[in-house]
Parts: sequence; C-alpha cells; structure tokens
Amino acid sequence: MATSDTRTQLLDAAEHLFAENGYRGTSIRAITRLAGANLAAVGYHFGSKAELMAAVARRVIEPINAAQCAGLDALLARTPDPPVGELVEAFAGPLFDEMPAGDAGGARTSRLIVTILSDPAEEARSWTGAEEDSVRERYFAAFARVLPGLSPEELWFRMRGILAVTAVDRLQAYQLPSPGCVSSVAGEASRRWAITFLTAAMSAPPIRT
Amino acid sequence: MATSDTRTQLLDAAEHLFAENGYRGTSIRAITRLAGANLAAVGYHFGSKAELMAAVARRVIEPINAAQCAGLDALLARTPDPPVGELVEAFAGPLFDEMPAGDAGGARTSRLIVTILSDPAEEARSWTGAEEDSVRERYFAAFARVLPGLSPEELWFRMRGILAVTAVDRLQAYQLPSPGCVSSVAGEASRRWAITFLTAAMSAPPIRT
DNA sequence: GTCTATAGAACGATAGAC
DNA sequence: GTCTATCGTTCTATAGAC
Repeated sequence: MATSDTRTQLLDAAEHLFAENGYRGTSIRAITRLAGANLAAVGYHFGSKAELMAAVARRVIEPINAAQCAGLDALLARTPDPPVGELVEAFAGPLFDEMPAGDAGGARTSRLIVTILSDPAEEARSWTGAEEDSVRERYFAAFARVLPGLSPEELWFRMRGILAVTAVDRLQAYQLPSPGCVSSVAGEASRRWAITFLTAAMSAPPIRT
Repeated sequence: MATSDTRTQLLDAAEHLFAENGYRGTSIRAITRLAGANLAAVGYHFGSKAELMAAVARRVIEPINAAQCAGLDALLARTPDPPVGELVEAFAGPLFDEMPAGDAGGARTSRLIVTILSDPAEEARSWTGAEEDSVRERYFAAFARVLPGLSPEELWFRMRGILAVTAVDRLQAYQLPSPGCVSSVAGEASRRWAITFLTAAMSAPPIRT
C-alpha cells in the first residue's frame, strides 16, 4: 500500500474532527495537520473538502446499512411477521454498535452521524445516498405489515422517532447537564434502554384520524 | 422606541438565518443585510456575533420554558400523581406550539432549537442557561414519582428521548427523503403523534438491572 | 445611533517544483 | 505522491467621522 496510507490517515483525521467540530468548524488545515500530511493532500486525494466529507460519511454509514439489511433478512427468513421489538432491534441496534474505524468510537461516531444528518451546510445533501433510502423503505414495509392500523404518515413519523432517539442519544448526553442523582451512562445499558423505549413507542395504538 | 427598532430587526433576521444555516454558516454580513442595518450594528447592539446568538436563543427558549413551567404547576395543583400522558404533554407540547416571534414559525423554530442544542461551535455552551436546567429537574422529579420503577439513569435517558423526538422531528422531515406513499405532514397531527408515541415510550416497563 | 473604511486573520483551492 | 508558495475570498471586529 505505498499507494496512500495518507488517504486513510486523512479519512481518520477527518472523521475525528468532523465529529468533534462539525463540517464548517473543521478546516482542511486542521485535518492535514492531525493526519501528518501536507495541506495540498486533501485536494490531491479527494478533490475538495466536501468530497472528503462524503467519503467519510460513506465509510461510517456503510457498515451500519449492511447490518440493518442483514438483520432484516435474517428476521424475515424466520417469519414474515416478526415481533415489533425484534424489528426495532434490527433497525436501531446497528446504530449503537461500535464502528470498526476510529479509536474511542461510540460517542464520537454518534456525533458524526448527527452531523451527517443535520448539518445545515448545502454540501450535506450529498452525504447520504440511495442505499440508505432503500433500507429505510424495506423497514417501512415490514413495520407497516406488523402495525396495520397505522397510516403511512404516522408510521413514517415513528420511524423518524427511532432515528432521533438513537442518533441524538449520546449527543445530548454530551451537551445537557443532567440532574445530580444521575451517574454517567454505560453504553450497553443505553442500548437496551433505547430498544425498550422504542418498542413500546412503536407499539402504541394509532391516532384516530 | 426610536431606541432601536434595529435591535429587533437584527434579532428577527438572526433567528431566521441561524435556523436556516446554523451558527457558523451565518455571517453578520448576511444578518445585517437581511435586517436592513449596517454591518457595524451587530457589534454596537450586542457586542459580538456570539452574544447576538445568545440573545436569539434566550428569546426563543424563554416562552417555551415558561409554558413548560406553567403546565407543570397546573398539573400538580390538581394532583401530585398526574397520568404519564399529561406529564408528557405538558413537557413536550410547548415545543410544538407556535412561537410569537418570527414569521412562518414552526419548522424553522424547531431547526433553531436543534441548532442551539447541537451546534458544535464552542460558543454554543453558553446559549442555554440555568432556568432550562431547573425546569427539566422539576419534570424529572415529577416523572420519577409516577414511574417509581425506573432508575434515575433510565429515566434521564427517556427524558432525553422526549427532547430528541420533539426537537428533531421537523429537522429530519426536512432532510430525509420519505417513502413515496407518505404525503407531507400537517403540524398539528405531528404533535398528537408525538404525544402518543412518547407516552407509550415513557410508560414502558423498566429494564431489570 | 449609524455609517465608512479597514485592520487582521483564516479559509479553500491550486500552480508548479521536486 | 508530496511539498512550498500564494492567490483570491470571506470573515469578525473596531476605529473614527458624522
């Protein structure tokens, strides 16, 4: 791999800094400094700062997508009507699992995903692709089948609720001061809390329209 | 009020642009241009861009806080153990209500709140104050009373879930492409969906530790 | 209280030597 | 594939006239 260990170093550094400071809060100068590379390296390897961010987003999102997809396949192979809780777990679980790349992982990756989903920069519109959309549509169909009373609109609202709770979880833990009696949270407990919380929420009776 | 209609114009313009483009994505040049004011006006009236944002945040958050507070008072005046659903409504409802300032309101205000809560800029740490913390602690105590089986940590997780679902709702609606069969969402329906979703979630049995 | 003018710093991108 | 050097832009903040 003489062909660019630099490329990977840049991806690692960018993932770290974009998660920490957001897209606009991160300069290519800071990225190349952390990566031990030259200022011009981003332009050479990725073309621009926006394309570097797109590559970072792809690398983080791909394993999550694959796990969501595999989980749904495994579930539907057993039965066409899985319990709501197992659907929730297959959909939300991968968002809590450790990411292969990066060091401390968890919290920072969560923050990166929130950045990808919510950064107001115009460039952000191209950070996610058609694959994520198709996975979400497959889950949408599966949920619709086991929750037949829900209108498509309310079901879509609930699925966005899953994303909100899982993606924002650690971000808000990081920013909001908690009441004195609350000790710091363990990652694995947080995963089970989320599945419980969201399974009950998804199973709520539909609104009468 | 010869003494500065400009001040209000700046607040309105800043609220609009910060919600649309985030803190770093908004320049004081854009703010003063939209406000019809001079470039130096921000420095004169607020001291700096960061202090302007703090003022914007205060103006948006204050009525929400007051409504949350009043709702809890009214509830506890009736009974010390209100139903979970009414606690959820008193806590989350104000986040859905129209804001007095600003024009089109709803969706943009939601995005502004997400910016306030999640902007990675270091300045953002001072955008919320002690009052919001104390309101959250009062709700925390009320929820703890009617949901006695929950550990403080799991309860705190669930309260952050409420904030995540309500605050992120319209933001994600704005950014994620929805499945084809989902038509665009009405604001008032979204409020009832959220209360239903969150009441069921808060009422879920606790995790065995 | 409003304006012009500018200081001073940071940024993304790239041309061209090696 | 890596580096230096720099161009052109944009930003916040502020000094000083009115």
